[in-house]
Amino acid sequence: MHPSTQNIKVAVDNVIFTVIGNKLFVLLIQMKKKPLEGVWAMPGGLVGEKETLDDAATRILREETGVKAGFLEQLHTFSAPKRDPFGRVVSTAYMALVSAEGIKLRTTSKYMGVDWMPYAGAKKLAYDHNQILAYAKTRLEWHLEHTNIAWSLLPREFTLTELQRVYEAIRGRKAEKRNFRKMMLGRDIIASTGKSVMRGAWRPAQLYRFKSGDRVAK
Amino acid sequence: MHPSTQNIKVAVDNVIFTVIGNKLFVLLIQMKKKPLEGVWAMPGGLVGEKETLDDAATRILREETGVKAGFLEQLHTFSAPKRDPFGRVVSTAYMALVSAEGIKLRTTSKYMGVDWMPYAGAKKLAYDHNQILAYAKTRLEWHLEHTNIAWSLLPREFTLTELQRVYEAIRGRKAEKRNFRKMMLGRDIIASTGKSVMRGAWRPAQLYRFKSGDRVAK
DNA sequence: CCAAAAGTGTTAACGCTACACCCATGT
DNA sequence: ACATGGGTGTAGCGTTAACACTTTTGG
Repeated sequence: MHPSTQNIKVAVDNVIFTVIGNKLFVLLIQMKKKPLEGVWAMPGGLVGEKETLDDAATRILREETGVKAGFLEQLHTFSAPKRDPFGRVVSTAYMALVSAEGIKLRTTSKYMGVDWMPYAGAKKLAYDHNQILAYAKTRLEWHLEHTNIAWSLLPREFTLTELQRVYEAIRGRKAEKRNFRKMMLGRDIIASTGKSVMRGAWRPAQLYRFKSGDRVAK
Repeated sequence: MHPSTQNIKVAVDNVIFTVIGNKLFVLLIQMKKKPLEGVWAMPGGLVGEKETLDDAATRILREETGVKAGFLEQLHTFSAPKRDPFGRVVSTAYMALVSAEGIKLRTTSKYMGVDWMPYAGAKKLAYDHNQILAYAKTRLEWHLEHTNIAWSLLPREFTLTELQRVYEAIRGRKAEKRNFRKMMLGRDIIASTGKSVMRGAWRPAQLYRFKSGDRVAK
């Protein structure tokens, strides 16, 4: 091997999830550059000379989408030699979670557009991004069951039903109300605020908040 | 950013574990190159132009240690700008597991030596390798409880007591014999071979094997 | 009084933990 | 007979899954 001749680019790609209504969405950008014109992809880019991968993921998130993540975590590094038609690029995938409330999307002139797409409806994406997306979904499901990660998908205060919708959107199946509540309260990661709100023409619901916005092992 | 000027090297580092007796060991190489002369590190190297990271990890394992892994998995990519004193190198860590039986270690002239070191006794390693090692240990513990990964740390046939030693070495605490056996048999990942062996001057023990040498979720 | 979501309690099955005793072997 | 690890059964406890009814509100 000739180390000095190694010529591999280092990039990051962000899988950005949110829950809207009772569906899981991914943030995608639409490419301009040929031969991928019009194709959708997850926002990514090259890593700067003095940046860590975490820094690069955060910067790219901001530059290409205007989103600020409540949660950002490295997933896996993808390295198939032909994964990028423009040359050899090794890319580290990150997962970002955001609360959809009050997010204003924007993008740079590098892309044709940016938008939330239903996870279930994501078609053929650029590069190996379908594979990356599937990987991220699996990790997200794991976090949901084992950590308090849901805090990053909700506003600071929320009702138990809203929380349940997040779980249902990610798991892809309905939960049993009583058991869901017992499970959440039993985990000791949320607390009642004492307040309540009307979400419609019926009995008001109590507002809860997560005790901590950091990840918790159980 | 000026993509064409990006000059970051891409490497892999292998964390290689085995269990000998009732202790967990890591395979380390001793460096020759200044300023890290005599310092111990985990075997690593640059990725080839047409190699995936998995391929590079496998190759480096073979070239630098003579070991062939029963299990190899990507862990995490480390990217602190000053992690390598020789220049900007982003490194993807891999975890390899081997059965210590009949392994012959060798290394290249690039290094002063190669040897198994007790995990508990690993001192200050080169680069950020202490951090990588800690990360790998956590992942190993997770696999032990949730997959059949132990198969890659044992010969094809083994007694339940030998299996228990592997669990104890990694968990760092003794297990309760009856519960350990019930747990292992209950997971449905091992099967009796019908054979038995004498491991000393006492009642012979039954030999078991893993039903599958692949990873199993539960 | 009706519709719609909010909210609560009990039971049964399962898995995990803790614990005590007999078995097969070589010396 | 004794020392050593090999091997088994049971009872209690906590967690989870399944299930039905009452409450509060607006219309």
